[in-house]
Amino acid sequence: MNSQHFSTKERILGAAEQLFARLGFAGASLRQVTAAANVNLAAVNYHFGSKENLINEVFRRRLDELNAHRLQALEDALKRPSADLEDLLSAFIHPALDLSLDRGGGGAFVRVLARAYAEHNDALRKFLSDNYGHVMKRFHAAFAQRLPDLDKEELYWRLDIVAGALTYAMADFGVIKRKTGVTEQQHRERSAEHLIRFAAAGLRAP
Amino acid sequence: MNSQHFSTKERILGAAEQLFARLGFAGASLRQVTAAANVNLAAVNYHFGSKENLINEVFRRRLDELNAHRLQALEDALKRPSADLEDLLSAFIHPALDLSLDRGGGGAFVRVLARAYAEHNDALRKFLSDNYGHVMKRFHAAFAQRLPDLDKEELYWRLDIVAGALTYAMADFGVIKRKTGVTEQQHRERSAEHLIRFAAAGLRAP
DNA sequence: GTAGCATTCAAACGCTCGTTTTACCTACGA
DNA sequence: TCGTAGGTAAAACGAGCGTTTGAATGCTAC
Repeated sequence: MNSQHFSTKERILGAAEQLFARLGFAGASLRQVTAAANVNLAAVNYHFGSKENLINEVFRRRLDELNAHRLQALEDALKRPSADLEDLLSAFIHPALDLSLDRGGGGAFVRVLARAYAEHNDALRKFLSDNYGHVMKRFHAAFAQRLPDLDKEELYWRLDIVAGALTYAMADFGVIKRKTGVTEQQHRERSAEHLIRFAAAGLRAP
Repeated sequence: MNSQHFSTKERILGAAEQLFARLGFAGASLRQVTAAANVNLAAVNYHFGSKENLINEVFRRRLDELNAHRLQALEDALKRPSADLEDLLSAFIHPALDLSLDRGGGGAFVRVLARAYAEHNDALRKFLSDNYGHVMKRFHAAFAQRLPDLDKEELYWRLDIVAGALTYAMADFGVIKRKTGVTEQQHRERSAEHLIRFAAAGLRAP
């Protein structure tokens, strides 16, 4: 028996996340999803109404958690008066890192998220903006305070670059392969360290 | 009549590029492609054999040109003994920028390329690696010479981050919207300038 | 025990998919 | 002028798609 102790809805969400990451939203069929989840084909439309809505629910489940973790990490960082750029970047990056290492498919979700960016779908963008917008604003304010010489627009550009590099790195788009003897976790942590160092220097650029 | 002065093959490639960018490889059907190209449905299988091979040809057409331009720009930069990090980054980034501004659909291609990364498809990756590998090696060597204190692996990580940020920026994934009164070309040029400044500082990070 | 509800199930709906087939057109060399 | 090869055309192929249906099942409250 395969994960029979999870509810039908949860098993569908998990299987959908895996298959959307691997095959894309259009490429993964509901028959594949329901077979992987070990549920009946009709269960998707019964519980979620449509494939389109299933996609939204796959996002909601993870983004709510990611947003909360990022805001909490930012708050924790800001409590310490010594908090520097690297600490802020860490608050932004490490929750995504943790998610990508999460048992139960978070690793697939970061790839789904990268696909969502690639989709360029307006409805999906609005959904992401609604869920992410206020978080980005909070981070922007914190960065702005620590980079007083940077004008507002310049900072927007640079944070956008950071978000791009992070998306790319977390989704494992890059060419760098994990070496044998290095665990997935170690590989991603190193990736995060490099990213933080690089991004901090980039943000401080004259 | 719609672009009837181009050959059937060229019209198919152009229409496929646009639709793959907008809808993805799985999401765009051959019926949509052939309708947009104003050719018969069977023409794709006649001229390209299969949808899979059509996808490869869409890449080949642009990548051959992009690779040549990047190598030429690198060679030009290396001729000048004063060439610095920014010049190397420019040699890497500006050919992609030019492509994205190319009349006749290059702007769609950079989004197709970003989708290819998101696809995580092994066959496609090998295809891209075969076509890109030697170019990346040349750039790596040039960067290594100008960053003698950086060890080889560290440089790989950082160039991977640059490639990610570039892919993300060129495909217009970001949240920054073009302002009214700023042309598409100006917007992308600014994007490239910010990217170069950011990346140069990131590469020089201690 | 049984009524009532939520869930699961097999089957089918109409539709679109990539691909193939077969006939037709058109130009050019013999 | 005819034969032939390269290209285009409409139509059909079987398979798979998202979704819907209606019956069968399990569970809870009376």
